[in-house]
Amino acid sequence: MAEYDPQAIERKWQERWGAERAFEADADPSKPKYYVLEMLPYPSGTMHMGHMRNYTIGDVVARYRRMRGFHVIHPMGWDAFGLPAENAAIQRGIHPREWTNTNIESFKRVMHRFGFSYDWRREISTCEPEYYRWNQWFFLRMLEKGIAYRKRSRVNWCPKCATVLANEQVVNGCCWRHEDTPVESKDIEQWFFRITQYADELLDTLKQLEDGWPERVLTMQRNWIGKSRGARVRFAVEGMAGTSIEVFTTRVDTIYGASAVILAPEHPLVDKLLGDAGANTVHAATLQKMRQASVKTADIEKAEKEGFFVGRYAVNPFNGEKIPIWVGNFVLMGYGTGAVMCVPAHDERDFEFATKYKLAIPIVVQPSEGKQFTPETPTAAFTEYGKSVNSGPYTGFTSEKANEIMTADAEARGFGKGEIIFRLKDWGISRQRYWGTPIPVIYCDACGMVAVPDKDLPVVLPAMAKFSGVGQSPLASVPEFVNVKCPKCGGAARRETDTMDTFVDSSWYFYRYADAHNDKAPFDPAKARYWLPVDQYIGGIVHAILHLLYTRFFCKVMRDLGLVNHNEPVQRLFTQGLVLKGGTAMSKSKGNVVGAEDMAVKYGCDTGRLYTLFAAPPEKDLEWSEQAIEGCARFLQRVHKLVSKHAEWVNTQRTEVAPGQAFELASLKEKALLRKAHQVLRRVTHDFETRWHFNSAVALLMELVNEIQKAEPLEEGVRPEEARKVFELLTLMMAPMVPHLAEELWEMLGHTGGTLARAGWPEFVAELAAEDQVEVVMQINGRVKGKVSVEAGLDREELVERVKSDPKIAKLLEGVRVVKIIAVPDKLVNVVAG
RNA sequence: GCCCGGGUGGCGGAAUGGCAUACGCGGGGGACUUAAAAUCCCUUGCCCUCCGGGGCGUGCGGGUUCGACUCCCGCCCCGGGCACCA
Repeated sequence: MAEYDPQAIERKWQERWGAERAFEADADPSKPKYYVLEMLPYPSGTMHMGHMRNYTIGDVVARYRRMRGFHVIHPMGWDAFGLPAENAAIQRGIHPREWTNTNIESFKRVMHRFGFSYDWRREISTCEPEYYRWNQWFFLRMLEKGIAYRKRSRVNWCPKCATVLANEQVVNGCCWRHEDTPVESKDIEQWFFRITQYADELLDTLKQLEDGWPERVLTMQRNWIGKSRGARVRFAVEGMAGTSIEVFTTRVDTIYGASAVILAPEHPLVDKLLGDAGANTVHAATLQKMRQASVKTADIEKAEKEGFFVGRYAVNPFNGEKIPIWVGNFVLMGYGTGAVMCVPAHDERDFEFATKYKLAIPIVVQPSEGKQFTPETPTAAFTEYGKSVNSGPYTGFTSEKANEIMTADAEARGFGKGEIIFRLKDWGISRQRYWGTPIPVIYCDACGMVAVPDKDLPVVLPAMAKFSGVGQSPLASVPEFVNVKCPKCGGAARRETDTMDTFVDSSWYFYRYADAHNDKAPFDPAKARYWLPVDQYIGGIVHAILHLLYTRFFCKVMRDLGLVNHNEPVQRLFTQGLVLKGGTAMSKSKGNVVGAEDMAVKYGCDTGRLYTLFAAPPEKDLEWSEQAIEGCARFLQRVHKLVSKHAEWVNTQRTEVAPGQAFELASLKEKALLRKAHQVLRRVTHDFETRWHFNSAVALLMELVNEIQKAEPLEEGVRPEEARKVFELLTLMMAPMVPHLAEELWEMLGHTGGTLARAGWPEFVAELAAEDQVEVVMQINGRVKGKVSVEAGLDREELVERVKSDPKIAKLLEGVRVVKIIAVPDKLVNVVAG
């Protein structure tokens, strides 16, 4: 009897799976497909148990689906472009490609070691020209459709680095590499994807995902898109003919309560309104400060509201009233029109501002019922809907009605109109970085901006020797790259030197998996039609907005290009919890990582897989515990021992039984074991199928093993062929979670020469699972007083009789006045006493 | 401030209207051993007990129900996300 040697077993089966191409599947319309996808990793440093948990969950699902007869696609690849590679180059002098490829090799080695059932033929790496040329291809298609465009835009700028910083690179308002250097804001030309063109649809089709995506992810996306229905209203500026200010409001019904118009500090009219004389210098410093402050939203978090009167008045178009024009730091240029009407009585921010600067607080809405809002010493704004008051001809209408009529009137009278605006902004994709996809555009002095023709793709990233991290786009310093002939006129021209945001890479990669080596197109639409959309996507909640929104946007663009025929790329999304150690998420920077490979060396990967599945349900965070792992290792040893001990007996002995006699002969012990096995099967199947509570599935398997061990010695009272059935059920149920050990047990049980990878999931047999005796609980007034064992399936009356006639129960019922009896067959009898 | 999660033994967690604490970890006791490790067995919510048993118990307070960890209302605490979005 061999000892459990996880290293040897795991190597053996990984080799076997490879030799049998066990996890490869090709499009075959005659078979039902299932696409299981884990978010592709950014290969940085070493793979830790946080990554591992994600892939384990995916692997269990993939293996389970295969056993259920699906044609499963389960691919893996690398999000290989990105900043860390470039930083490694700057700090350590290693080329980003070399650093990235080393990490990929390391990740891949560990993934193999964990036995994840990927179809490696489909592997992609986003930093390879074979992949990123299709980013460029998509860019060109979007350029043709006007979805890709260029405009000036504000960015974070470090004057010392002379480069653009991502929001994450701004620390306390300063550059992450120059902590004493405040970040400036700067307007530069940037490339954008017009995602706002799809804003309404991106919001709308979230409905189709309601059954498959976590509610909170849908909510986050809805909030991010931020659709807002309101009105745009024009206020004339008094004394400046032809100048007016447009405000956006969702509460045009409160316009009679406006006591000011407030502009964002960056609003283009501010300087004009201030004029070039005294006023400008008085407020110049304040204005400058406000404009600086608004670069990074986190910095203005709790900033106090500040503002100043610009010295001019606006005219309320509804009642002709003159109200002062102010500049306020809380008004955002990037939202709506960059100007608001200030209605202090009915908006909290306006209330705060008006209180500070002693502006009037006219009340124009009263609650429809209940206590009226009083003007003396108001302490808060009334922001709910109610009834209009003091609103001229609109007085008396409900807020809803007033909104409707006033919007229509504004439009009829020519100073406003109903409008829907979105919080979502266009996606800025330009990065002044080296390690990314070159943007395939050429600038010619004669022809202007010229798209690189398809035949010239890919625009290959040049090999670079030096990375200083200082200066503009690194590519600008490579003359061989920059200097190019204009594709139109053949004259001297320059290439675009910005690269694309890496979120572009990950927006469509799982379509490429369907046809990873196509060199004519990003993928063959026919193959995509078979495999996509993704049936089950698994990843971290961190990607709830950006990645998942961008990928939904790409799907719609691809649909409009005729490449795909569905509206949503991902049917079901599962967001797994973090792996914590010492209460915080494992991460290299925190220094609390448990390396996945170390884990596999110490305990074997099956133990590692089992632990991450058993320690918590997959959506919850999981605290790393070395002691609990030992428990999982012990369990697997116990199972190995149990099966190997009986393997010979089970394989060689046969009891001669005439057909049809089997059930008669079955001993109580046999029946009990098979019953337990099928009860476990029913619940494990349920856990796999609907709830994904792998932790309770593991617990059930442990129960089954405990039950078998209690029945030892099996040879007494159990026939070998019946024991085999129990062992086989156990093995098959373990297979998705601890596949290597399961294969080994399967082989011990006499199934030589194949693999479990395509074995069928066992069939549940209700008759075998059925109990013939059940414990029924006896309650008096809902309190448990005793238990009675009765035959299963008794109806209510029989059950009550049986329970009543139990001597112990009968005694308890003496002298009790019975009001009512509740009986639940096979469960309980509750006597309600008076 | 708003929006999600969540609160159950010493710990991770199970139970979605019907025996609260399955399964695992840890603890206690025992067997084996010269001894230890490993393994195996018993035990393990709290309180009272005349050792028969009895009472209390799922963050707190109320409600619905024959019966509530589970459903409803109101609070408290913890974690996460968003945060001047007009």
